[in-house]
Parts: sequence; structure tokens; C-alpha cells
Amino acid sequence: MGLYYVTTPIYYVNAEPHAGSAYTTVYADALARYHRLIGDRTFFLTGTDEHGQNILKVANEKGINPQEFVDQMAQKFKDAWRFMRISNDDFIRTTEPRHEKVVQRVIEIMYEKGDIYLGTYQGWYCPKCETYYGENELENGNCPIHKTPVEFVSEESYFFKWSKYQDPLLELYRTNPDFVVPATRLNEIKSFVERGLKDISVSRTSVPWGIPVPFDTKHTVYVWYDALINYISALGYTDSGEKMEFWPGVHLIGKDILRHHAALWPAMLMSLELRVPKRVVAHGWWLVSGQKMSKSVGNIFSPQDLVSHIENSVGLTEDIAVDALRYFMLAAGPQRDDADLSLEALWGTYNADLANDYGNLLHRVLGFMKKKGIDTAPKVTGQRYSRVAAVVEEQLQKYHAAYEKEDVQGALSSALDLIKFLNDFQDKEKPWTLSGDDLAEFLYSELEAYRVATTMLSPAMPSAAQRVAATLQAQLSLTFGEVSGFNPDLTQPPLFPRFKEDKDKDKQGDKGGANNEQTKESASPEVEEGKPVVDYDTFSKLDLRIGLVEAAERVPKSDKLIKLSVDLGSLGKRTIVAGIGLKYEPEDLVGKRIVVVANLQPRKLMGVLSHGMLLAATGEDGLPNLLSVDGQPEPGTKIK
RNA sequence: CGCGGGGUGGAGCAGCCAGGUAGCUCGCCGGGCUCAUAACCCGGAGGUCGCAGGUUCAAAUCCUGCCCCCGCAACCA
Repeated sequence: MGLYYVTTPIYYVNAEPHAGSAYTTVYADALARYHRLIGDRTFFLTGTDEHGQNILKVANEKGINPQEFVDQMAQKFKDAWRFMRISNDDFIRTTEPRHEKVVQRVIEIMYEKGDIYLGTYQGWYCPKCETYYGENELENGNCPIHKTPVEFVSEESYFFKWSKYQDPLLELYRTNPDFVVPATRLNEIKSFVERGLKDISVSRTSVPWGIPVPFDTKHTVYVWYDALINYISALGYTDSGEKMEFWPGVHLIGKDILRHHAALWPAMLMSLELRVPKRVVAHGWWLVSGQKMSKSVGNIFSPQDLVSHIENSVGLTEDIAVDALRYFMLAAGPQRDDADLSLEALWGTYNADLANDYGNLLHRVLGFMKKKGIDTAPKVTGQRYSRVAAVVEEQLQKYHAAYEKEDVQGALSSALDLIKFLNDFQDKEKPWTLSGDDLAEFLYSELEAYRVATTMLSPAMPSAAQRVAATLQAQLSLTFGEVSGFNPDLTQPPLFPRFKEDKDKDKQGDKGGANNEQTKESASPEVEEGKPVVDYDTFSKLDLRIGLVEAAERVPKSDKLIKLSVDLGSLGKRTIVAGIGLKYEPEDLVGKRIVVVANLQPRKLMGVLSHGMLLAATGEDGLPNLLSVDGQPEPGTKIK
């Protein structure tokens, strides 16, 4: 019996739970359930990240105080995870006193040790922009936007000596190649650290919504430093510390936050003289129509929508529909590489694995018994039994090996391989030609292996597994031959009815017609091509102008960037940097009239400050097509 | 020459490190079975294993060069 500690990231509460966070959480849930199944003492942690400037901003926009806002959002996550049948042992929130206390103690320990020191952020500050600029961004010492003098300001900040741990980190990656999986992500992080670590600012004086630095309370702790500590604050680090025996744990993360988990967090732990995480498992993204699922694109799938779609399409009860979604996510999800999230992909996996193979197999065995008037299958052992036992054993080995590596996909496919074997076995054995002990042996072996396979699937599909156990009238376990005989319930309908395309619309009325309207709407989360509707006022904030290109040159060392000097008439001449170099040559551009967004915040690209943006249509090939103008309007002409 | 990963039948992947019948899932076609959810089982069609060289009796696998794609980084305002 071992110890197993698994975590999800704590989710930032400026967005609601969606299929992406649900994936990570379901993944962690399957790992936790597996380890409980094999008898490990298991601790599964998830939670919410609730501090920082963004939270404050959103709360202000909603006109509620930040604590009230994060309370609401945290509840949404708790509700979503309950809905998904997540079995977390704890739910940590960074605004909880138990967490804040540990963060403060941690920063103190590091400060006393000398790994945290007071430094300064320095920069040129334009009071009109409320923004800092680097030396090279200034124009003759003036603000590049307002052309007015800037002030040199330095804000004090505490820094963590990340650089001190550069070599120990590299040593860690070298000696422990499974520290980050998959290996490609280890390479990424290795090369990041090899490029050199700079000490990182871990406090702000300008963000009131955060944990005060205990020895200097005008500072608050930087959100990432705060957030990472959740993994040990939830274990009561520095406190009673009883649960600290679970440390080190396995961190499940999305590939975007690899750096924080594989480079910053281990360095922090080294500073605290704690062990580094057992493993960082970085998965990919769900892609919707080839694009990352994101709020701004508007292609978010919520787990609730997907589940009600499943319920309505094949008439499942909620708990089984949740399991169908969990199975799809785990079996076909972005465990390594990005994966396609679509209804087609969902139903493809559902039909192939759950309806045709897993669900159908039970139904055909029990259907056979029912038809033949057999209601019991006592344990009889012989060659058939031994043969099935051998296959079960083989698949169990693969199953355990996969879970050892946090490979849920591999584990599920070993269970499905067993199911495929059992389907084949039934074809080959032709039970309708058997009788007496031969028939009993077949039925027992088949059902007993099915029971084990169901147990193997139970971390992914806990509710469905329980329902099968009830149908078989047997307990779940991974030991083949344990059950003395079966007396199954032969009255159950198929567990996972096959999805049929055309049934989609007609079958909606199947179960509990309540708020059918609403679920129907939300059941088909089509990708929205466009963006939200804006009113005219919003549109009119853009200052679109005709610009005449007077000069153009490539930005050195850049493939895409071309630096343009554009005449905007009354607005003067502008430098605009545009990423159109793959399609256009500088000499093609001179003399062209283009469409320019004149009031866009300047931005530095490859060291060159761009004062605006030109409009271009980017096609499937990724190449831009500049917007051109009819006639010869004067430079600076307004566009609306 | 920034670092790394990859290009295998229609789709998604394995095989490559330790050369020697190109495998799996889905899809398609045909057959079988009759216990089952148009299911299940069997068989088949379909592959220049990115391109060009090289090593070898033998290359998807090793070597060299090139092309393309994707991550990270950077520059997509």
C-alpha cells in the first residue's frame, strides 16, 4: 500500500469551468480513483486561484467586492466538479486563511534564508499612459505616445533568487528524465532554463487584492508565487503538517503553465528544502475546429452542455451521461498532443467503445441467458476459464503499468482490449452450441472477466461501473475468479444505447421533458464564427484612416516584419511595423494606400515601436492580403 | 545556422533507439453468425513509410543533404 498525491492546477476564477479545466480535473479524478482502487492512501486536491489584478478588475466591473466575486466563482467550480462526479479530497482556495498563512510563512522562510531580497523595478513612467517604458522605447526622452516628458520611477519589489537554482534544476532534469512528461515538454523546460534564469519579482505594491508580505505589508505577494504554494498549504505545511506525508505529489497541468510548475515551483521547493514534485504531467489542448478553445474565440464547450447533449441524444440518465463524457475525454482527449473536441469525435468514441463494444457485450451475454431461460452462472473452471484468466492477467499488467505512468489512455485501452477479446471469445465459443458445465464455464468466465473489465473502467466511469455491478449483482474487484457465481438481473436495458445521427432531434422527448427548450439550445454548442455584437459607440472608438506608404524596409532578423513609414495627412507621419513580410516585399508597398488603425496603443516589435496597425485579410494559407482603397483619397482621410 | 518534436493506406496513431513479413483504432467493401445496440466475428480494397542520395545481402528503421508542418522562444498591434 502506497501513498499517492495528485493535484490539478488551481483554476483562475476570472472564467467559468469549461471542457478544458474539466479535462484536467477528470484526468486527476481517474488517477485518484485508480489509486484508491488498488488500496493506496490517496489525496486528491483541486481548487481555485483567487488573487491578483485581473480578479480585482473584473469584480470592480461587476460592481461587487472581490471577496464576494471569488466566493461566487469558487462555488461554480465546486458545482461543476460535483456534477462531473469528481472525488477530490479537498478544495483549496487561495483566499482562505489556511492558505494565506502558509504563503506568508513561506516567504518569510525564504527571506530569512536570503532567497528573497528587496530590489527595484525600474522604468520610465508616463503619467498620462500610466505605463512604464523601456529606455529604447522613448522618443527623444519623451513618451512615444504623448510626446511628453516621462519620469524615471523605480518601484520596490521583492525578488526570488530563481537564478540560484538554475544548476540544481538542470541537474534535476538530467537525473530524473521522467520528472516532466511527455519528454518533449522536458526538453522545452530544459532549454528554457539553459537560456538562463533571472530572479523573479514576487511582490507588488500596486495590487491590493493579494496576500500581504508579512515583513513589509505595503507589498502583496505575486499571484503565481501565491498560487503554487497551494500544493503544500493544503497539506498543512508549517502547521500540524500531518498530511505533509503525502508530499511529493503528481501535478497535472496544461502545457501553458509548464514553466511555473517545472522550473519555478521546484526552485521554490528547493529553497524551502522540501522535495520536488514526483512528476509534472503536462497535457495538450482541446482544439475546436483546429483552434484552441478560448473565451475570445467563443468556442467554449461547457461540461454541462455536453452532458445534456448526451442525455438528450441517447436518453441516458445524468450520471451515465457524465460517465460517457468522462470516458470520451480520457480516451480521446489531449493527454499528450492536442485533441479534437467535437460532437463527431465524441460520438465516434462513444459508439465504437461504449455502445458497440463495452455496452453491447453485457447485453448480448445477458440477452443470451434470458433467451435460453438461464438465470445463474455458477463458477466452473476448465480450459475456457484458464484461457480467459490468462488474457485478463495480461491486460491487467498493461493496465497497472499504464497507471503507474499516469497514462489513463493506455489503461483504458487495455480494458477495451479485454472487452474486444470477450466479444471475440463469445463468437468463437458459440455458447448456443454448448450445454451443461461447458455452458456454465463459458458464462462464468465471460461475466467474471466483464466484471474485472468494469472495475478497470471504474476510475473513468464510476457511476456506470456501479450500475453494472448492480446488474451483475456482484462487487467490483480486479481479481479474476473471485466471485463464486452469478445471478444477474436480466431485465436491464442496454447501458450505452448506440447514437444514431438522425435520432438526434426526434429522441429529445425521451426523458424528463423539463426545460427541454433550454437544453436543446445549449445541447449543440456550435462554434460561433463571429465575434460579439458591438454597438456603434464601440466601433466609433476606432480611428481608421487612409495611409500612404512612403517608405518600407524589412526589420532586421525578422521574417515577417516590415517597418513602414506612413503618411497620415493631418496626423503626420507614423512608423508602423506590420507582420506582412512573408507575402510582400518592401518595394511593393511604397506608394500604396492602406487602411490604418490610427489610435491603437503603440507596441514594440523586435525593438521597433509600431504606432498603429494596418488592416489585412489573412486567408487559409496564413498570408495577409492588404486592404486597398478605391480611388485616391488623401492620406489621413477618415474611414467609417 | 535559436531549442525541440514530427511528416507511415481517407482520418487519428504505433513501429524507428537494439535494420529483415508495415501494425492498431475509426471509415469503406464483401462474407459469417444469430446471443446482442444496423451490433459482434472474419476477410478485402487502399500505403512511392516527405524528397534525394549513401551504408548494407537487406532500410520506415542507420548516415548525409533538402522540403514541409507543429511546439517553445521571438516579431503575428
